[in-house]
Amino acid sequence: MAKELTSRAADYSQWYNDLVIKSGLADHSAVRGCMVIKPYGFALWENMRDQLDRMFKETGHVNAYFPLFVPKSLFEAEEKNAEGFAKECAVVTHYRLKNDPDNKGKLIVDPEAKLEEELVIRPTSEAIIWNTYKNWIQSYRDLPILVNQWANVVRWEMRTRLFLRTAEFLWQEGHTAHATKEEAVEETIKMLHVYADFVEQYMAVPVIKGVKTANERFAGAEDTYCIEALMQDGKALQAGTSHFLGQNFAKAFDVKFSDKSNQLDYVWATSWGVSTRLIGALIMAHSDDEGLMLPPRIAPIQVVIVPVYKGEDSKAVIDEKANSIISKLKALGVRVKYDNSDNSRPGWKFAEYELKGVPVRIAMGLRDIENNVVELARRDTKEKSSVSLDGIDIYVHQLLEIIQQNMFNKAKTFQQANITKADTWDEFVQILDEKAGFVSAHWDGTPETEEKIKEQTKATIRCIPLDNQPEMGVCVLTGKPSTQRVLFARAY
RNA sequence: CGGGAUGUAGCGUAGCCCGGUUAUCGCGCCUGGUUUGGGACCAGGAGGUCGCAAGUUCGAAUCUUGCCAUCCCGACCA
Repeated sequence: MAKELTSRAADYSQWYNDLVIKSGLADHSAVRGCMVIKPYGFALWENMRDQLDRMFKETGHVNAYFPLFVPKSLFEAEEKNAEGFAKECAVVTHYRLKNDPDNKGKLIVDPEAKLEEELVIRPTSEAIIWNTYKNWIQSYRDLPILVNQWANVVRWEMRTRLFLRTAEFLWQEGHTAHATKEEAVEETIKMLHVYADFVEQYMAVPVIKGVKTANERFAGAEDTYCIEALMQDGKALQAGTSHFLGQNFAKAFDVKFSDKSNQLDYVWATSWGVSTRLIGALIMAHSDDEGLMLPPRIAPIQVVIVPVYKGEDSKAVIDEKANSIISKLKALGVRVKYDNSDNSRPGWKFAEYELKGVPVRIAMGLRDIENNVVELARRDTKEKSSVSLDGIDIYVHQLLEIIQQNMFNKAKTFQQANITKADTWDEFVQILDEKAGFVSAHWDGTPETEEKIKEQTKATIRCIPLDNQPEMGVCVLTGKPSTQRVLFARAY
């Protein structure tokens, strides 16, 4: 049929590309590397965003908005951060176009309108925000500052994929300022846990919490914490990061405060973010060859009702019964859609809502109504059953939670089954090539070894898990002593 | 950014090598009818800057050059 997907086995990468477009989440645009997030995809993002926003507010944060443009002189103030992003910055150099005198109807950049100082389009907002915080902070009484912003950022990527890596993407970035190092570290870890809770409980994607090695650390950070998720093809995906920035930005932007004993000190900072990339993680963690599989808590449509009728008379009967179910479901807060359009037949609708990942489908015809039942299909297990109309609202409401749990459990089982220990180089390489997933191995702690392993296997250290147990061993590459295992994987 | 491939109606495509009436077919779309429990059927119909721009030619979807976008590989990717 027209909407058939490439199967995962045939070409995982193509399956993903097909799925994003055919399920109606997003499209390519006329701009290289930039996507159009379509209404269905945006509804999904809104559900994710709204829940995260609630969680940020529960932990004491407030929202604000800072400019898209960052003057180059501000951008370069924190050197490591600037250097890290320099290669992928879009830069505004002019502020005006004019008619092309040699080519009627065309426009050219007006050379008269060159900016005195170029404006960098934010790849992240530390610079503009810390330049602002300088004006907000004088005393310990002004701290902490716990601000988040929802924004778009631009990183000029050479190779892009819908949701996973686009030149422009949507995200949130939290930027906090604290009086003490301890408080800033605590904030960094707290937000990592918020991310992990969100991704596991709402997206039903299990993650591993950890800290990045120096090689993988955010430019300008003292420590970068992350949550790492595992995709069905065995590749890892960084789903969120939280950075302890030390006093690096405070020093770069000269942000000092007076403490209780009137001593001046630099402010301690954190930043943390998740982006529309999470949607890529969601797709690759759960979906199958029939389409998306969305966890109920964030699915734009949780239940779809499809009537099966013969003629207008029966349709009227089914409509009436369906509407009574819908009002009961809505009263329980269930997002339900009734698709009684006459444009397509039931079978077509079944396939379409499977493609779109709707967790529960209810089909009802005259035969069902006579028997006081509906046909109910679960997207996660593909099970169909006949369910009594009595208490159907309660049943569905509970089923949505069961599906949510089942999706998480299934993904968790997969994740656990794909963390493999390797104690020799041969084992290490073999696991990466034949099984993939995370490989838990000893590493001598040097960036050089990490780099060599990356060159030889394309695997990087995803993180040093926070719940790591100390264990003596020897580095899988160099044989040098090591005190703990770290997680390697090939990654998105 | 380097190497390779692709671009023809909303989608998938034939035609291109070897230039020549009105650009092929399927799905989808519109109208009417019959249908409706896993991607319906019949009849009629609409829909095209052949990715964009130059060039060669009497004539370009077809040949040449440049550009744009997408896919794959590589480099890069806090």
